[in-house]
Amino acid sequence: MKNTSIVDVAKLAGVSITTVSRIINNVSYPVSDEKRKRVLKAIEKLHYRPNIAAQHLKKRFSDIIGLIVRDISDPYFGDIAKGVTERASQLGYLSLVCSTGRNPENELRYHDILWQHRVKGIILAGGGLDQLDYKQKLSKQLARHDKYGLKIVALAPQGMEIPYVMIDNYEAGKRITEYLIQRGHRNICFISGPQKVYTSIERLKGYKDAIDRAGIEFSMEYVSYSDFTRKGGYDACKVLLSKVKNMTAICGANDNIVIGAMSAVKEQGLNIPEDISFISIGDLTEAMYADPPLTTLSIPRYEIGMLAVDAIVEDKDSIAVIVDTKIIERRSVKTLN
Amino acid sequence: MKNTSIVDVAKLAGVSITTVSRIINNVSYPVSDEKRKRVLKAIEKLHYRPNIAAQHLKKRFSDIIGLIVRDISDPYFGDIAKGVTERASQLGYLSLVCSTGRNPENELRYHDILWQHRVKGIILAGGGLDQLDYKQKLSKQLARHDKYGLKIVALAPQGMEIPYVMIDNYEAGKRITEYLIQRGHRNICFISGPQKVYTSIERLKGYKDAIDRAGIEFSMEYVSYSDFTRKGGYDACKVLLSKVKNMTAICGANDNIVIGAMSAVKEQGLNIPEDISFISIGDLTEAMYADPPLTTLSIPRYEIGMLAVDAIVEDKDSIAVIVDTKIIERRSVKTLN
DNA sequence: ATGATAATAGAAAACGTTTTCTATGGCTGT
DNA sequence: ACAGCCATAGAAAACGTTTTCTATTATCAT
Repeated sequence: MKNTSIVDVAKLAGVSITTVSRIINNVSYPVSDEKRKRVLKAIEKLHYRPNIAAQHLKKRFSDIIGLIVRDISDPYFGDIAKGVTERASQLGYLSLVCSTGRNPENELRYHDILWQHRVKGIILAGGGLDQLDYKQKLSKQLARHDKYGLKIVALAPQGMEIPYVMIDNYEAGKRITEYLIQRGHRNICFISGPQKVYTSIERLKGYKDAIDRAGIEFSMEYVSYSDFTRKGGYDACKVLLSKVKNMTAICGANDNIVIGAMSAVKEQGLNIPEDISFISIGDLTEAMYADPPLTTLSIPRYEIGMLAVDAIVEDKDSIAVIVDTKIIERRSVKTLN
Repeated sequence: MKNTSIVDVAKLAGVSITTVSRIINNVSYPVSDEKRKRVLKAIEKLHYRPNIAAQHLKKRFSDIIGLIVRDISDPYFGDIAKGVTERASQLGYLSLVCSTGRNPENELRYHDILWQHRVKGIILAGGGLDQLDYKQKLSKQLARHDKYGLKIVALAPQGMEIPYVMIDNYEAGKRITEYLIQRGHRNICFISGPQKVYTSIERLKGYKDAIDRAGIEFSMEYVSYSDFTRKGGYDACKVLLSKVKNMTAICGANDNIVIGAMSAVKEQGLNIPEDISFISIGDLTEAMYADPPLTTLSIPRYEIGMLAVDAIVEDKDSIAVIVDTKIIERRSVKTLN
């Protein structure tokens, strides 16, 4: 069955489509009360709703904001997506969520598709930005679309010169380390994310500086790399456990790492936090239900999602938003003497 | 800057826009190799991508599938969303995710907006279907849009006569109860969801039938209602604990209920599963990390998402898909003697 | 009265595609 | 040599809107 269009409404109300259009867009143009009433009644009766494709075509922009994430089933991105969809909705936008499944090619592809949809803007959290060849391709695509007014906001810009909304990763690494130092720890290890990923690098740098400032001797022996997963954390912790004898605490670059690392520690019959304290960055729901519940630096994901939308909708030319974090104290850190 | 359109391509290649259109849609229409090559080169050079709004307008349908969920940050829906977006993508569709924030009015609103976008279909998991007045309104909207070919698939149809993809809730309730019975339990309590919600009712019915069949006397004393949340499970369990003295196991209608209930039990100094066994329905990630890890009937959420997309894309007139579940054995159930 | 302005309304062009319809030249079979 | 067909191509209409431009009254100040 054919959809009802503005023509049907105009016919039923006995006016021109121009008048109908003016009424539904309630543009500042005088329309007699009588016609307005007739049109409104006709719309009601026909259950007319404007065809958005046609509106977009004419208006030259769409009310959609694209969000590209690594994995929408990951609660980390779920929270971000929630912030994005809710804020978008508040501002009269809709969000198109794309999940790359951790394949950067997909991020490129989705970016292209969203561009075809002429979306208002794209929020990038596909995590492909740390793949070098991909980064180049994306840069090109970005530059090209920029000319046509496509807005981009990255949630982990990996050092690229694009608008972003994120936490200060350096500060994050520094703060969790300082937290431990303040509680009497001196032999503090750090399990990082991948070596070449910007986020990891910054967090590790923060750790190192905190150690240095406290007058503790820094050693690469105390650092182990992982891939931000539980398994990675587990393995990295094993390495640490075998190399470092006197450690009293471990910083993990994210919650997953620490959850994995804790199971490695427990396997050895050690107690947390009595024998080894843990702190991480992220504050996923899992952190709360871990055993013991994790003390962690919370990243306001919901807020980041909202701010990213704001960044896209507001018409500023350059955006760099750093959001605040705070340490959530639970039971994985022991205060020494 | 103005977007490059099919006209620019046609001009550069020195052909008509008709020819360009035929090539990009590679429709079965003979085009000389030479022109095809020229056009392809022009497209490449201009980085031309068709304007999808225009395509939709002309083709009368969009390549978007709408998904309305209660809360996208809830991992339960995150998994569904993942299935939806990935399957949609495989089939050349894009998914528009809307999160109602548990407000049924929003479901109605999103439904309307998606309709305005003339999406291919809508997957309903907004959870508003159990609100009576809302259900009526939605029915009307559904009936209206149905005439225009909008496909709907519900993930919890609440007894409505619409296409659906879901588990057999009755069987689910029955199976978890039988699991307990097989392991020697006789005094089994059940913490249900809300009284008037279809899903709850079915699961409870399954429990009752399993009890009856085993020749165990059924009593409403053994049943307590909650609202599917942790807090609800906690409260309901308190009630049970005070009323029922000899219970050895509790079935929960979902994971959250059981996680809440377990904390109530632990508070009384009882051990799980030594003193009381627990089983639930859902198998969220949290179930795995609960203390102890939960034995639970897993709902294949990812698969449900995929099947829902299939249901929308395939052109059947009536759809009723029941997906399989299986019990994931962990450590919350004790086998008696 | 008269020209100017304001209020109201519709016709028509435009947005960027797809598709139907028409046109042309060459080939085929008789 | 001619009707019919095939391969190739473009013109133009259509999709459902918004917006610009033009037209008609009514009102107002002079």
